[in-house]
Amino acid sequence: MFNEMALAHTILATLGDESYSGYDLWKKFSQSTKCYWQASQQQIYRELGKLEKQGAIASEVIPQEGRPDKKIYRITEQGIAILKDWLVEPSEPMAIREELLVKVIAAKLLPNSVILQEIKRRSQIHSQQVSAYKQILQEKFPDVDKLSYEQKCSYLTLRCGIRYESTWVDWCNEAIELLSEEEK
Amino acid sequence: MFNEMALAHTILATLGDESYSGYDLWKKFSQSTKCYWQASQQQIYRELGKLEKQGAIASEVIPQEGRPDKKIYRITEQGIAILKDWLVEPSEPMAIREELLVKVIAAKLLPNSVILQEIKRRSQIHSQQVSAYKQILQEKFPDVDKLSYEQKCSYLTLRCGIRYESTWVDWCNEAIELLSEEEK
DNA sequence: ATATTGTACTCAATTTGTTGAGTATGTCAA
DNA sequence: TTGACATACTCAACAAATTGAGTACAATAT
Repeated sequence: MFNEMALAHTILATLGDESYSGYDLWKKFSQSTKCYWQASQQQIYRELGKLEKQGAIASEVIPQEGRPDKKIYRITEQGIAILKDWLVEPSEPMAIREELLVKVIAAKLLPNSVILQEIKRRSQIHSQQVSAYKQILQEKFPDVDKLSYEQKCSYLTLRCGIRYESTWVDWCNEAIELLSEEEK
Repeated sequence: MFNEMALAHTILATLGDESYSGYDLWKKFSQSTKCYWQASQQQIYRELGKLEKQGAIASEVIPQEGRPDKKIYRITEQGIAILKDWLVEPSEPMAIREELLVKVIAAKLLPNSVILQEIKRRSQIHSQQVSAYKQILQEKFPDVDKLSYEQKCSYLTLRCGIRYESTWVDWCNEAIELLSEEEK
């Protein structure tokens, strides 16, 4: 029944900490959740609709003046039970599908400068993401020695994001150095 | 016309080096291609069918005795043109969807040992993958100073895979250390 | 005065990815 | 000799993700 609903689990886990509207969830997904789960606005809204139908979350409409009404979602007991059931099952590593590396494999078809330029562009993107995550880390967790269990968990996901993005920057530098030797 | 056909591009890039049957492509995808693109057997066969219909690849049936016939695919001029057109366009970083980190966020719902066990299991998986990639690296590229441009590109994708998997091992160790402090 | 951005969502079409079954044969080990 | 594993594919159904459009109003910038 609840096999393969990974986005649903991510939403449930997020609502387990705090209640959010669909729009606020999307904003959170665009900032900190991003380092472990990316989802579009449309995906989030659709999943919220499904989860509410299933009874895993419940909503409350907050009328607002000047702005559209908000629908605030909270997790239900049933939702928590679904999360718990899922937690004890093993998870496989995410499937990697990285276009840049496919381009590296096909790079020989065009002048060297084409792939080099793209790798440099990507290096910048990842550098910026490292900075963004580091800033969130400092704001949310200024004192690493005084974290609650819950905070430690949240902290660790950010640490994973920083490691991931930093590794990309490092690889880009290695690639630029190795491929710059060519004149092609 | 050719927007969003990332698996197709990966297959074209692979056939750009050498011709393969669907089955051999799948085996290659399960070994070295894995570090930048994962695809199932079914996906590969379906995509090969589409690409042949489009004229991007062409096939030749090799009759075999004792075994089923093979269909060997090669890239066509049209396929190379598609690859070249795609190469000059920018690529965005892959979307991250990592279940383990979602579980870390929800970890507080269950005893600490549950998530710790899962992180340890994952650490092993990534360690093994590091070893597997390192072995391929040594076999295919024993002398890093004497690589052709094409080999350098292939080498770099493996280097990326090693970096990626190693980063996971490092993060797992950090997480285990931080979360082991709790008795919960 | 007009354009852009932000808030807060919905709907539909298409592509992509997953799951499971089915066909057919050969080798190797318990 | 039975069962597992490897070769070499096809078909169908479903779930997930992407893309693009549309609704509606407010605040802010040019």
